[in-house]
This record gives sequence, structure tokens and C-alpha cells, in this order.
Amino acid sequence: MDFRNAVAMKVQETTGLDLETVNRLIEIPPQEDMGDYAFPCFALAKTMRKAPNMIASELALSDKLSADWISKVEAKGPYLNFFVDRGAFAKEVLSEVLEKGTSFGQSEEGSGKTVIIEYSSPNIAKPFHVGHAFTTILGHSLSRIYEKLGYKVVRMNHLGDYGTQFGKLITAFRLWGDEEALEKDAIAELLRIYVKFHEEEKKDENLTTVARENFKKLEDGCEEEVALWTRFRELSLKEFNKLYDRMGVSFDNYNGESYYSNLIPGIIDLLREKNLLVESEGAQVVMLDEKKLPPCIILKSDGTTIYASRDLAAAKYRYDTYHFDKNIYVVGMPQALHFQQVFAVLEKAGMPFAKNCEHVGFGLVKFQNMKFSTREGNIVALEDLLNESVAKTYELIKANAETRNSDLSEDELKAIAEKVGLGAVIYTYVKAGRERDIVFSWDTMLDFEGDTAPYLIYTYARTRSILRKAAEQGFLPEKAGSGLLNKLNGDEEFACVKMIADLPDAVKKAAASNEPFMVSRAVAQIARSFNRFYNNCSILGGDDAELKTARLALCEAVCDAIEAGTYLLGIPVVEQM
RNA sequence: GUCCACGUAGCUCAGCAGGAUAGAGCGACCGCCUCCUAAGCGGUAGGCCGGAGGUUCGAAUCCCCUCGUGGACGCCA
Repeated sequence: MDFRNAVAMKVQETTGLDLETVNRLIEIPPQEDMGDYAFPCFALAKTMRKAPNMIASELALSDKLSADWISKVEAKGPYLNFFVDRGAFAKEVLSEVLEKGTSFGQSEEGSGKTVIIEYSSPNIAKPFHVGHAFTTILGHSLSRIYEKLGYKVVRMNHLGDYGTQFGKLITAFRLWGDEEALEKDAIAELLRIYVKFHEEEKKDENLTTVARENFKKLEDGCEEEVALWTRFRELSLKEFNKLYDRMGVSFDNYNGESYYSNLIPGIIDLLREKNLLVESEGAQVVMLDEKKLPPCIILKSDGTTIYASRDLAAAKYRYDTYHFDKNIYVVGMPQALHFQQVFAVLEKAGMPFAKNCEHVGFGLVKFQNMKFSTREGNIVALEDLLNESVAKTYELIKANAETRNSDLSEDELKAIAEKVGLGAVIYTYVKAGRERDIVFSWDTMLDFEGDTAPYLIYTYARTRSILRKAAEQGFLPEKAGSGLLNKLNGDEEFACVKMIADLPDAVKKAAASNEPFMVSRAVAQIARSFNRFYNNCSILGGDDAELKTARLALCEAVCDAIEAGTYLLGIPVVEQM
């Protein structure tokens, strides 16, 4: 039963307004003592020609509004406030969670639909730094969120594996490459020679020419150049995959820019057929004046392709291959204009899927007290950040294990530290709206108190611990549907149940706005409300055995909800910490 | 110059298809472990919601202007 909708139906019966309107108007009061749902009466003021306050107090008297699941209806100013019966609410909500477990919040709204999510997309031969983590973590989370809603998700890693820099790399490797170093740490070695190339290039212009020639050979499919490129690509991907595995991130497709490059001629032909290509300053462009956008360059004046043409080819390929209902690009905000242009060209070319393409942008990862430059080599590699976080977590749980005399083995401690440490990093990327910049500082990244993943995981672990202890004492959580769940009507219990009940809606909103933080906020609220309850009420301590089992059911539901929620963010939970 | 974001507590951020006394976390200060994990909980302090106008019963939320910050504006991606 959906209590909100049930309230709406009651209001509909009494006022005669249509259900949709009522549903839109119903809101959650800002204060708890004002009730659980509110219907503002302003909308009725005009038709009834009465003051909203009057209408509210009159409606409050109507016996049509009573029901066994409503404990009170009262008028407060222009608002008609509904108080649900706490016991009935707890039983309803918790029963659903206990039945569904971690699949709580799942829905079928995306059933039969395919959504493509392009994310991560690092450049071959370049270090994977904390900025890449943003798209990776966001895309991973969005993938899981859409899957939760029943969509078929295709995860695409649009690798940066094409362009003139590969001519430079091939040239540099032939001159200064170290085979052994390449095998040992490919990205470090490729970065080293790349940096060296730029230094030497300043002194020797001939290098630039050689690099250009080598890129041309690569494009033309010359064996040696292709072999080197393939090797760089594979070795880089191997490194990236280590990180992906560690974070539980996966992809269905690693087609990079090089793959789509081969499809560009088809797109050019298509644009020519439609007479969209015009020459401008030597380049071939599509004019987008009617959309108030600058022209989109398709072919450079030297006749070579550019990223817009690759994205056009990629979009068409994706539609032809997957017939997507939604095609999402998780790419930084600075590229917003680029995607507007690409989508506009698709639309102009009559591609029916143009309107289903969406750019999901995100902010910059900035650095406090730090300069950020690839050339100077002083970037923060994601791996280093993860390691720092895990190391700090390890110290904390080791200290805790000692004070609590826990029997955790060294291996277990390490495994827990890995999960919690990673979770902490991931959470910093999904705790706020994605368009916000993240100001990176070791202090805030490694602060594990308050609104953080360790807080969520800690809440989970502590609750699991209670459930284990209870089982040892012979107490099991009350089952779904049990009337004893009605006993959960205290302030803290009720607040917690309400937060759990909000999770499914948060997941839907997260997908609708492509904002994982809607989920992280909901989970954090569940954890916070539970911690309040935990501090105010003894779960295992009381004499009332029935209340005890009911409260254990709440514990169980909290665990399910937190686990379901953190999973959607890509954050793992642990049984102890 | 044009366009796009953003500007809310000391800091990081919610809230913005208009609605009741603007909320969290961090930091500060004061408390709470003989009791289920103190990575926890409670309390106090802290706000002309960048500024000025307008729309109306009502604006942090919508419109106009303005200031500030960041970003994007054709042959990089």
C-alpha cells in the first residue's frame, strides 16, 4: 500500500478534485509534529470562495477522511495534516522490505527498454587520475540504478585510443622506449617517453614530422605501427582493468575512438546526401544557426576527421546495434556544447534517436594546495588515493579490533579495510549533485566521520552485529506480515521506517535526473535515523520479547535497505569493522 | 564580446514544476561509553538564501537587471 496515494484518494473523495491534481499538491510537512502528509488548501480557495484556513478546518471535520490507517487529521492554518497510524505504517513498510530483501526498491518501469551508458573512457597510455574517477563512479552507479528499475543497461567504455598522440608515442618508443619498463608498468613508461617527446620536440622540429608520418602509417594500417599501437592499447587496458576490478566496475564494450573512426565515411556520405555539409574556412561543417549553436566541424580543412564525426558515427552504431531507448554520455561539463552540437546534427540528419541522446555532465575535480598538471607529473593517481584511503581505514579498524578484542584475522582486517577504504572514496563522488566541482584535499577525502561511506557501512556492521547477538540468544527478527510489527510506533522507530519507505522513490528520482546523490542522500538518512533509534532505545535489552523481535525486524530491514542503496552507489558493505 | 553553469551557516552541500519556523555534515563549544561497535548520539552558537527590482495571498525557489566565480565558444578530446 502506498500511503501517500491513499491519502490522496481520501482527499479526492472529500473534495472532488481529481486524483492527479491532489497527488501533485500533497506534500510532506516540514516538521514532524505537523503530521506525515499535508494537503494545502490554497487551490480550493478560488472555487470555494473561502479562506484556505476555513476550508482546512471544515475538511478536517469530515468523517470521510477517517480510516484505520489514519490516526489523526487536523487543520493547521491552510493545511490539512494527516497522521498515519504508525504501527500500520511500520507493518506495511517493513513487511515489504523483509519479503524483498535487497531487491527492495526494484521496479519494472524500465522493463523492455535499453539504456546505453558511456562512461570512464580514459585515454590509452595516460595515467588514470582522480578526475577519471568521477565519470567512472557516476557511470557505474547510474548503470546499477537503471538496472534496478528494470532497464537493460549496456556499459560502454569509449576509450581514447586514437589520434596524433599515437604517432608521437610510436616515435618516442622507438627512440627511448624501455621494453622491460613497458612490461612492468606500461602507463608509467608510456608517460615517461611521452613527456620526453614533448621536451625533445622543442629542440628538434623533425620529431614532429616523424610523429605525423607514423600516425599516417598507423591509419593506413602499416603492420609495425599497428602492432605497437595494439600493444600500447592492450597493456594500458590491462592496467585500467586492474582498477576496474578493484572497484567492481565492468563494461560490456570497449570500442574506442579508433573503432568508430572506421565508420565515419558512412556518416559523411549520409550528411552529404542530406545536403548538410557545407564548406567553411576550408573545413566541412554542418550549420546549426537555427538552433543557435555554432557550426559543427565534421572534417578539418586537411580532410581528416575530428571527434564530432567520431561521436556521430558512434551514436549511429549504437542505435543500429542496440536500438537504445536512451543513450547517455557521462562526460564532463566542459563538453556540454560539443554534445549539443552532435545531437543537433543527428536531429538535422533525421536520425530518430537524436532526442534519446543525453549528455550527463559533471563538475571538475580541483585541487586544494596542489597544482594539477599532467606534464609536471604532479597529478593524483586514483590508485594512490585508493591506497591511502585503505591504509587509513586499516589503521582504524586494527585499533578498533584491539580495543574490542575481536577475533578478526589479519586477512579479514585487510579485506574490510579494502572495502571501507574504497567506499569512502566512492562516496565523496556521489554525495553531492554531480555538477558540483569536487575540491580535492586529502583531509576531506580521508575524513571518515559524518556524511561518509564509513558512516553508512559502520551503521550496517553495527546492526548486523546486533542481529548476530540476537540469534545467539535465540531471538530472531519478526517475519513479514507479523502483527507484532505494529509495536514499532516510537518516535525514533517511526522516523526510521519513514526513511526506509522513501528509498524506492529516491531511486526513481535518481534515474530521472541521472543523479546518484538522490540515492546516497536517502541511504544516509536511513542510517542517521537508525543511529538515533539505536542510541535512544535498547534493542536487545528490554523485557518485552515481542518488542525485541519487532525491533530486530527493523534492524533487518535497515540492513537490507542500506545494502540495496550502497550497492547502487558501487559501495560495498561489511559484516564487521 | 556571446552563451552556459554556479553564488544558501566559518567550510562542504541539500532544499528550487512557488507554500507552514530555510535543513544536513564538517569545524567550534558543552555533554553522553559498569549497557547492543563512540567511524556513534544529544545540545549550544552560527543565515537580510550575492545585491536591487518585478510577478502574487505567498519567492531561496519564477521573470528582468546587476555584481562575483568558474567553464565553453571551429579545425584537441
